[in-house]
Amino acid sequence: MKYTEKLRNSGLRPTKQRLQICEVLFNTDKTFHFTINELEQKIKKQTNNKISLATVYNTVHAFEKKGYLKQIPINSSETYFDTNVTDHHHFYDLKEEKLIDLENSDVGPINILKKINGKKIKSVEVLVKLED
Amino acid sequence: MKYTEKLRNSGLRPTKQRLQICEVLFNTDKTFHFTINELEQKIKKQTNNKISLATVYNTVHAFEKKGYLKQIPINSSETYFDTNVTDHHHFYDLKEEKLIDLENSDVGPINILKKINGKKIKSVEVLVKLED
DNA sequence: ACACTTTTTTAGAATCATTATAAACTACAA
DNA sequence: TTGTAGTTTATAATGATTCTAAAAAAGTGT
Repeated sequence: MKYTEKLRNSGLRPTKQRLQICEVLFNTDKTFHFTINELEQKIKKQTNNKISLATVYNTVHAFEKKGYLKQIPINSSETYFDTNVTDHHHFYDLKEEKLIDLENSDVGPINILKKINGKKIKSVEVLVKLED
Repeated sequence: MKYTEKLRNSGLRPTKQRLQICEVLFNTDKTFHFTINELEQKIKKQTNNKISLATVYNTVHAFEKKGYLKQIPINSSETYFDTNVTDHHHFYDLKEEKLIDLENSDVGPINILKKINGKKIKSVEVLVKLED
């Protein structure tokens, strides 16, 4: 099965529900941003099948831990995830509360000069807030 | 009074509680990060006076809106604020769940090349996640 | 100082995203 | 198969934040 490996890598068995979540998340050329609730709605529409919120939370978190999804650091009541796990950044339109991708080439290289003893950099994320 | 102007600018009258919040937030050379709950505890310790959570939320939000405090975009169950409102960035130590300031000079200049029609950049924030 | 209006504070209730629970269900290996 | 360990689900619990309404304080005019 197409997504079995991704699931196994994340420590999850390939169940019907999880494969459906994979279809919605990964069976597309375009990457996208989502909240858990948006994802649940999308699944319901695309598969005519309701998957319980708990399952969606569990699966998304397992993928996030493994690096198949990224959390987008932003102050919002809901947590935003991104299926684009390459190194890239975001605009956040404050008025419309919408995220827009910033390609890596749209932001000059970022050089972190400070070092912290015994720690290594896991990620560098830039959030550019937009107003009118 | 020392903080009256700051409060008036934020659309708030200088009451006893708000002045106490100001003391804790601004009467120090060092800037610091805090959550609402941490701030409430700090107030109780420093002033021997309990201020209700609702008042702390209101005041902090008014200051944030006016730019006397900054929200730090980070995925955490609690919202983090910063009394350092200058343009600067953060390390986030994932294991210890601790924020560390990154001086602006520790990060090379950041050049946002993409433009969005009719929108202007309000802020550019870099979050560097650290792991062991 | 007093009466009167407006703003503020407060404790507790309401809300909402997320996490935990426990019973029914399913995958998978022996 | 059959057993067991993992999974799904609805629902309850949790916890941060926001709302509410009544009491307290501040501001205003006399």
